[in-house]
Amino acid sequence: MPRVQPRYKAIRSYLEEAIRNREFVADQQIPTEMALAERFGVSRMTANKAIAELVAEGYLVRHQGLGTFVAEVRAESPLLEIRNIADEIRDRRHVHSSELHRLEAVAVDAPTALRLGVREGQQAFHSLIVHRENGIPIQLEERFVRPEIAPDYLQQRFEDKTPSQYLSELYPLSEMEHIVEAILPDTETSKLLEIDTTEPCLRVDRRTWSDQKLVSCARLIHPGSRYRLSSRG
Amino acid sequence: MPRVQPRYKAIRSYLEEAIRNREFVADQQIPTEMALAERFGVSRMTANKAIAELVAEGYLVRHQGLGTFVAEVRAESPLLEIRNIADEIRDRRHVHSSELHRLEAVAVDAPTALRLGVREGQQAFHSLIVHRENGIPIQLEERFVRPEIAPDYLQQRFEDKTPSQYLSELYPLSEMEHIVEAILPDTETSKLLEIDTTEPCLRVDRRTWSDQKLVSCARLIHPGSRYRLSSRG
DNA sequence: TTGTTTTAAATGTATATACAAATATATACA
DNA sequence: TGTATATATTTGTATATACATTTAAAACAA
Repeated sequence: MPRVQPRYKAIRSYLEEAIRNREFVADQQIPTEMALAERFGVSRMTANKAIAELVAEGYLVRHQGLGTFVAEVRAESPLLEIRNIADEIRDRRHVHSSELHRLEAVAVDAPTALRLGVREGQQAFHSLIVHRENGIPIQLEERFVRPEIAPDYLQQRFEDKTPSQYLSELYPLSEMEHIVEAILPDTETSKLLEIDTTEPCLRVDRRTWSDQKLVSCARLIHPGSRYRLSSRG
Repeated sequence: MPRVQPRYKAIRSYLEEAIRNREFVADQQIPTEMALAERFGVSRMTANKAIAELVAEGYLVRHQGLGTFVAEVRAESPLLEIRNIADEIRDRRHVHSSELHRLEAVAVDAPTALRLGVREGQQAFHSLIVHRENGIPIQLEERFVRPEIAPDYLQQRFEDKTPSQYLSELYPLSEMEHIVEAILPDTETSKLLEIDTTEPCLRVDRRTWSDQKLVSCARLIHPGSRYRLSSRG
């Protein structure tokens, strides 16, 4: 009978699973090659192969003499380095502040339902936040989350933790999608961002997944004059 | 005496070099594990390790029973899937056409010099092309190239081959940088793209490198109503 | 000619082994 | 106490080997 799955893949899956489930958290040491080899009844080189793949994909880092550790941030998005607006601002040594304008359960409309993978009219949690850099609005973040994903979403205050941070602590993100367009803001948006309705904006529609599961949809709107996306890779 | 470099790395470097130099071109089979092992006087598993790394990084693909081949497009840019505007349009089963508005040698101004890594006032080749999808302008491509990179640049007609295609045939691209902003077009741009000056546009500044060497700078402007960038990874 | 079977070639997986190199800890010594 | 030194642990590199699996081509049969 042919083996259904190579042995190293079983080990790989076990490690992936454990990282996803936060059994192993960032910077934590995972079992040594020898330990894994013994536990799974394979040779050291087989365990090595499983680990090597995860290292190549950026999930793990290894230090000779020390061990193997869960990677810090998961270098997952060389795509658009929007990551966390709060961190990004702090990296520039500027002050981040935010106002929570809305936080509620809503019945989703048709386009949102499609993006969120639910049926039209179903309930979803909705948040609307303006992020400021040194007091100046630079991002309007509108987000939809499926209730079963984050039941306590509406109880958050999102003051020192952005929705993005909150969700990524619940679900390590494994995939993301970005759609970028240039738009003119509608009246409400221009008011919230304190810009003119003739000022072009970048609109980024971002969806994030954790282990095949859609975590949330966000629409991020940035004034063109105050923001740009960059990537290098 | 300690070995300066692991043996598998020597093999890896050899393969990388050969791919960069177009000794092995896309889809071409590279030497088998056994052949590499013999040539470098190592065991098959050592050759395997070199190949496995390049496969993990997307430079090579392997097919059991067949061999190892240079990867199609180099999955290098999971960042922004702008790739080739002509291919992109054809993938949508639409008609691509383009007009060459300018093709000349110019003395670069200060900001361009900075981006291109030359001194202000030095000569560079400059092209300005409008790309159309089914007759409608969707991209204004302005490009600067250092003369020593592509001495025959000004002799091209860029009819069935875009500058991007032309350059990527000369230099396999190894890295790229994107900066995306939302802008309002100036008068010349709006005229060329046949849009109103109040229509927001995506401006993508893209620089590409081949083996550490800057190949070209391009500024791509898309009407916001007719284009969007997307990425998933 | 057409279809089937065999064979060779190439990668895929797995083991057992060996020694090197880096690191932290324990130990011995001054 | 502080400083070398030895030791154990862990990863890094490398080999030789074995058999499985996939594919294409060659040989064969109808």
